[in-house]
Amino acid sequence: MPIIKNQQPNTSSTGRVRKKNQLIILKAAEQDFLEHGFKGASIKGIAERAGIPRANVHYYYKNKEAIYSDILLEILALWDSSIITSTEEPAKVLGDYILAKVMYSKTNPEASRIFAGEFIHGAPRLQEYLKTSFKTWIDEVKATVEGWINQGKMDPIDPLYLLFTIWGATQHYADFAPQVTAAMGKDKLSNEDFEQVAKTLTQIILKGCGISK
Amino acid sequence: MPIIKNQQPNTSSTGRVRKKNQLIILKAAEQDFLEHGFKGASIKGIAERAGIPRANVHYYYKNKEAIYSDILLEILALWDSSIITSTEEPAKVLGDYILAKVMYSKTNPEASRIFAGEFIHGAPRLQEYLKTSFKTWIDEVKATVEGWINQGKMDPIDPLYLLFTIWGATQHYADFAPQVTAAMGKDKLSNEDFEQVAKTLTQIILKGCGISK
DNA sequence: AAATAACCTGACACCAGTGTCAAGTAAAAT
DNA sequence: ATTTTACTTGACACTGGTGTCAGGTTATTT
Repeated sequence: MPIIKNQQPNTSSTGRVRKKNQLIILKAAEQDFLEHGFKGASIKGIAERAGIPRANVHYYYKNKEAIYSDILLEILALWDSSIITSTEEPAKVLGDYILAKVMYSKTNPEASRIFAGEFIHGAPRLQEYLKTSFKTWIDEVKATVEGWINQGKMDPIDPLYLLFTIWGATQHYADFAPQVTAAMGKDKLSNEDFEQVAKTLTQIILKGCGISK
Repeated sequence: MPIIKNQQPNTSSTGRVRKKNQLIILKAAEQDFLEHGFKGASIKGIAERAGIPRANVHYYYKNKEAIYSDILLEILALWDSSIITSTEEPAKVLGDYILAKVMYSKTNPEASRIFAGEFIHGAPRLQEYLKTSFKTWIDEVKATVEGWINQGKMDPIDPLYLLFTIWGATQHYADFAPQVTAAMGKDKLSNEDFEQVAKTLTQIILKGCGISK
């Protein structure tokens, strides 16, 4: 008798093989999404990259959307984690934040690019996130920076514009990597390059906002 | 007798209809590329958006790649056009450049996003450009900024990092528009918003580089 | 008003990717 | 050791997109 009841089974119990294979698939998928974009990527391509038959991918993931959701969730968790709210002095808080963002571009360029791709195409899958946890986080930061301004610790600059400047300037090194390397005449930025970026950027932004060290 | 010799005809002579239709196709294609990315876009989709039969699109363009090339060329021409080399004072030159870039994000968000998408996916079609006209442009700017530094008109900051900061910070408003609007709690940035962005950014960067007005 | 070149389009053959299923094998539980 | 559950995979039917072509219509030229 053929067994029928065996589709998408337990998530919680044993699942050792499951975990291992999902990781292989996700890593392959990340590359494929990066190279071809969401619509351009194919389960066929992902399966080939992962070195397993396509039907096996379908065993773990219903479709491309499901794989992508898993990847996006992981990225969001990472992205949110650098925290800016704090009781420290602005110079320290912003310096740390800029460094963290630059290092994120260095360490997780794939994540940064997938995230950017999502926005470029209108962020259809991030609407919920933008309305909830993102908005909350933004409001906290806004309050913190406004506090600094009221205490005379920095020039009166719209906190949002400050944030966008930091994001744009730091993510640029991941998202526009081919342009950056072409301009610098290198194949790849070194550790020292990234440290120098963080240092320079911190200098420009702190001084530009009238924050003394 | 059927006429055989009628494929992809004269580019230079009459071609009134040709010009009109190509424009319709390019505009439709731009939207489709924006929404779905290069690989995700389809000639079928472009034709439907343009309101003409698919075979008619094929009459003007051999394939998707050909359409995309046309669009990219136009974008590159536009992108290069803002000039930074000049004999004016740094405050004026950089201020103008930042304003131009912010306004480009406002006026041509589609172009900015397509351009960004290209880099995110590794810029396979821009290698030639990056090695030639882009590199030349970069070298000129580098020389100009280094001149300013040597004359003591600004702090010693790597010209490339300065450029990347400006690019990242300005393009962010086009490329990450959904994130920006979500943070600001608006549907769309107004004219005044963009002017304010340019003003704030100019302030941060000039002051941050130690440039006096 | 012919003739010629430009433009239009339905139809055809083709290819890449999808999702499901049945029949299997490997692993875990009993 | 057997049973149950988890995992694997080739095959199938299907969908959506591609590029070409023949025979048509509309513009332009002469």
